[in-house]
Amino acid sequence: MTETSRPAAHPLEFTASHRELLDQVLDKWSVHILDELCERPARFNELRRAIPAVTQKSLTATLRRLERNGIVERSVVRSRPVAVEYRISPLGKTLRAPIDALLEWIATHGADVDRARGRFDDEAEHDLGRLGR
Amino acid sequence: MTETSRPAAHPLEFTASHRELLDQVLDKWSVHILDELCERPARFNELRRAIPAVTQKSLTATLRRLERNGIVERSVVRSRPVAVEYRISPLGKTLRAPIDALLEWIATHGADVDRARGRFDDEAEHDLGRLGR
DNA sequence: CGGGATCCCAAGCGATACTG
DNA sequence: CAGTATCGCTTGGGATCCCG
Repeated sequence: MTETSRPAAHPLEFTASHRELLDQVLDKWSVHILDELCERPARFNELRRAIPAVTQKSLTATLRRLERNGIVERSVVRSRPVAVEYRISPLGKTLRAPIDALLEWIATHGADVDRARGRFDDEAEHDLGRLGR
Repeated sequence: MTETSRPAAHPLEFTASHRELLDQVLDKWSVHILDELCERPARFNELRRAIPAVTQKSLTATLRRLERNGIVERSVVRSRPVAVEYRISPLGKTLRAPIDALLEWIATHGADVDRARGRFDDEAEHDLGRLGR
């Protein structure tokens, strides 16, 4: 009677708010930014240079989102001209481990995925041929 | 001289193909599907019932994508009517650990994120008030 | 049962121009 | 330097109808 209907499923359920959080934290640029900020704090244009592909709009949006979620901290130094520094928060640091786990999975299994894709696409093309081109 | 320009960055670089793979494996429905298939193989309409929010189109698309990437395997039992079974592949099983790491991060730190959002939104509203409504 | 084919919309993002 | 504002495209995904 330690478990009810589910066969000891797995520990966690995956709800809509989980998905939302994942989307915000693993979106197109978050990982890049976290990469940079984990090594050192950086200013806005430093990040732009470090991640050349990001547009300023997306960089702003992603930083705001990460700041809102408590993952990065923004501090304004009122000098001339203004200096704004972004750094990773304590909460943000706890995100490294799970993200790195993901990246390591890609590093070790990415080649397997590539091979699987090759097989899949070959078979698809082959099946297409069988059906008269 | 054990390190060059980068300050021993971190082990992995995050390229476009990494991003693509992440998108395919962590997309809106993949996690749900993997959750289900990790516990037991399932048929198409079983998955639909297990994940009521998914549309048939998205379920088909996601399963195809996961199959192409070698994460799930599809087998057709030619009976009357046809029976199609999806199950997780060995490669797919290796994905559990990193994904669970992510889900556990959410489980343990999700509340922190919520509080951070509350603070951020409050400050935003407050700052808005200071600027004349 | 297990899909395929269409239509459509909102969100994400890039490109570009402007600002305190 | 560190953004904001607009425009427009591309995509993911929902809704719906149809099929072997």
